[in-house]
Amino acid sequence: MDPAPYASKRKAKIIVILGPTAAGKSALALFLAQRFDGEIISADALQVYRGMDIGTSKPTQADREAIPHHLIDIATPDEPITLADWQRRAQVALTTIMQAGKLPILVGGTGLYISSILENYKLPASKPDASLRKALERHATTSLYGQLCKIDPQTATRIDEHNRRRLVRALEHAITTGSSFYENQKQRPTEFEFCIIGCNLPQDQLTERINERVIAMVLAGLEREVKSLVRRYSWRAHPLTAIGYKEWREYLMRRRKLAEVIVLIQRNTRRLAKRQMTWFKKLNRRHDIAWVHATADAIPFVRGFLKS
RNA sequence: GGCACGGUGGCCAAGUGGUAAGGCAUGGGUCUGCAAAACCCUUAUACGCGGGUUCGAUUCCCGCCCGUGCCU
Repeated sequence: MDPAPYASKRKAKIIVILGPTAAGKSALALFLAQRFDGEIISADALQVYRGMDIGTSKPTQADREAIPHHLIDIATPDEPITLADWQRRAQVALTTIMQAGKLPILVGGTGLYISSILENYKLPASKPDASLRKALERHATTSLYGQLCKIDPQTATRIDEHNRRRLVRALEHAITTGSSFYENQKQRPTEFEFCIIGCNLPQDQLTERINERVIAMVLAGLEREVKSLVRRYSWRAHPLTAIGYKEWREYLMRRRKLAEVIVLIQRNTRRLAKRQMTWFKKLNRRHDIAWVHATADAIPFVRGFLKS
């Protein structure tokens, strides 16, 4: 077999670009892809959905024609993509790209998704069970926690006991498999070598970019996009709870003004950026992340990584 | 100019004669099949200024300044 240039000898090499929203990840990825003959995999929980373009700052058609982008537009908003789906497809995309002799560049702001590749999560075997979840969700939070203490005490000691969603998932696993949820969370040694680039800006600059970007989205027709998604899928479609979408709900019922929508999206986006950074800081405790402000700063890291 | 109401931490806003709730914003954190989701924790030389009454005033009284509304 003819080894692809980046897949030869040792572990296969992957570039990872992470960072808060609006910091400039996509542009950096595009630049590096062009420079180092790469292809891009989007690690973004919402860019996977068709029709959610403006609100997710999806790469433009032109960019996508210039450089192949994977895991964008792979589903409609009424067929949710889960972590497991995404991880599976990302792994396929990675090998496809490497077999083509290209450099995979994983880019995104969804920390969980990135971690699932970086740390090679082996997800617990239990699949989501809609009817079980529905039944569990009828219980009070304390009761859910009580149940978990009984059937899976090990997980109960570590879980956030107020977080119903996590409680339901843990119970779902314990009930359907009879084994401990926590015990089934596995990380395996990864078969890849990563060059992790953190893309961020000083906080005041990031805030400014977020604010500007939200206004640009509105000018680009975000309201129209939201309306057409709602018409097609209704507000029940879970992806529409995303920032940039959910804020329009009250507006469309005439209970919120446009100016309020904008301020809300800006604020929620700011918070998102903070939470994203929390995740990345945690990741940074276990991995080296080269933090850069400017595109050019990333080049030496990548070059050194590819040579080593 | 007159009358009325108001001036409490970055913003909004309770409240009491014995130094002050809460919300928002901010900051930190959690996270293995909904993750742009769902959660947890959290800072603070805050009572417009000056005087008076009082053991003690943010709270009562007087004056001033500022804001808002109404009137002339």
